Amino acid sequence: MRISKLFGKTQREVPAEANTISHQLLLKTGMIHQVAAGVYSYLPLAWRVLKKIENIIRDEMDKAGGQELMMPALQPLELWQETGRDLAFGKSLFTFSDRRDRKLALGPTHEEVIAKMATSNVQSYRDLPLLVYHIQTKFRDEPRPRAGLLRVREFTMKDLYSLDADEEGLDQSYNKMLQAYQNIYARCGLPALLVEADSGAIGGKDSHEFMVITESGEDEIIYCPDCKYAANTDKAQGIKSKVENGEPLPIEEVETPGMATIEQVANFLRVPQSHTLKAVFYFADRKLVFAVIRGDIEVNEVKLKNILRCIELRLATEAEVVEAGIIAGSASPIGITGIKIIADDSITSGANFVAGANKPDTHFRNVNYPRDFRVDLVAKIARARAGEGCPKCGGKLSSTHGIEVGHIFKLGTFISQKLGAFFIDPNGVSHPIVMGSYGIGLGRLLAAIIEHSHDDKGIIWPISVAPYHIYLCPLYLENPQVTATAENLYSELEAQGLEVLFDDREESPGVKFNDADLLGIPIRVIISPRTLETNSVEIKWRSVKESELVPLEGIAARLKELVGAGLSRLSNSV
RNA sequence: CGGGGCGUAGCGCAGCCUGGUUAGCGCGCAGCGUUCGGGACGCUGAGGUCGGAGGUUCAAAUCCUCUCGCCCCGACCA
Repeated sequence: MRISKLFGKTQREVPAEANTISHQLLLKTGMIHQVAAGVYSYLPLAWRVLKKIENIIRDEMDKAGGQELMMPALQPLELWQETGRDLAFGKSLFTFSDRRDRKLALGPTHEEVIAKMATSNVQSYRDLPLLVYHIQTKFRDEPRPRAGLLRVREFTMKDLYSLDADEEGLDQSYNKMLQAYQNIYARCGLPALLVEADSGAIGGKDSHEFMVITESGEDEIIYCPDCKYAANTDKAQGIKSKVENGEPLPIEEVETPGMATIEQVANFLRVPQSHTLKAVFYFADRKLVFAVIRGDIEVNEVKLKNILRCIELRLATEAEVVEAGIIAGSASPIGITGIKIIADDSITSGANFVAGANKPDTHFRNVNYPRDFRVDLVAKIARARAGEGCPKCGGKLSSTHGIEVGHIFKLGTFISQKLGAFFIDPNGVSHPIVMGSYGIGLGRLLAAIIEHSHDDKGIIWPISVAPYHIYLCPLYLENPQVTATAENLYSELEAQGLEVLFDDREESPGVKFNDADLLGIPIRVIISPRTLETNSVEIKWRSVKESELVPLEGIAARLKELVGAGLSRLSNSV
């Protein structure tokens, strides 16, 4: 490809509001163009990268025994109502009506469609197991799209569904996919960390995410440096320290004028926040719920939502709390009735806590569970934090941020039961198909590669996904020998099947070097009067500082060798 | 949904508070010339419904109302 003809120009400046690296570089290279909030066009360079990622994914899916098919983006809303997931997705589901006033949805995922299809294509245990997948556009009306391609409303996703007869089969399918995913990231030159994840209210026993560790990641990961434990903070279970506060003492009322927050109360009474209990009020599917947790720990709403098995969970407003007859600032479970009370197990981690007295400006000292109050349920609803104990080895947990580049779920039979996807076992007994679901967002993967592989000059593409292998860069095109050599080499390389981006522009060396670095093509080949003096060209890898002069004689074969070696290095790393 | 901000040439921005010639600047773009191994320079030139609608005024990019879009933080997000 000649740069002079390439659709998509590099920019010198990018909008100030683009503040993640991948977003900036994608704009600066001219690879993407925003059409609406969270909706982008991919220009030719980006599209080539996306296609390469797609082919790597397809290859690994096929190797794992996957069958590719294609399901529509357009789906009847009815299908979603049958599983009830229209409510679970809520406003993230794009819906509209057709000319006959039938409700339609743009598919955010395809479990329903595949399960429905299974009803007519899977009837016997002999039909199982199955791994079927497609690479299709997904639509999700995200509350807040952001960071370029990292969170968008329309994106391409590879989603594979496993259909099995039983849990053992599901485990096998899951492990196959887990391995295939690791191969994909390795081939994309991306170190992806496997972390335990929350599978949501829909259930299923296991779920893992693949995370690329980077500052700009939206997800917080809790991990143990001593063992392999790593989990999304929505899932992570840290072991909380015990609070040493003596033997239970008699409960005692104290005045705490004007003290409403935990911080204020703790300071006023001169106790650490870990010696207090706090009350947090939520609305779970329009019902008030009272959460109790140790004062120094936060409630994790995902965990609470899962415990409550509710669809919508939000903090109650102060007005709603007051209206329910609760004394905000001095609320506690002591003596409260008529409200569902969920407690974090941290309330059992010590003794003699300070808690609200349900009386204005008053708290209790020496509150002890279960002596002084009852709750409906004690559960683990705390947000895990760095510094807590590792649940696997007891070591000290750390935290970091990451980009979710893949998510795999053991779904179980929830969807197949709702949609009537059953099969007959060898004994003639009917069972719901056991499902798993495995997704990778291609655009996000592309952005994650940039987040992980760049420097202050631009992108550094791993050769397996680079839009082109070679940046052919002649300097001083007005020199006929340079032009002739470059044109000949360009034809020869293309004839060899190498992917060449030919910088045929009459620009100064500085401009060309900067664009070459910005675009991040793995191998840069310079032809100039200087190199031609010794009948050679200069070869430089984007990822290394030094360049070398290589004789012009046999250069095409030499480059082909280099590209081949680079490619096989990545594919052998799986 | 709450908070903050922005919309002026292909891109990045100034002008707005305090209304007043022909709406500026840089980059990019076109032509000519001189340069050029890490984003050169000179000259000439093209390019604008100032997001949209309504209003105030002799006069609106500028003030007012409404509206649309976009960004950032948070909430939220299988």
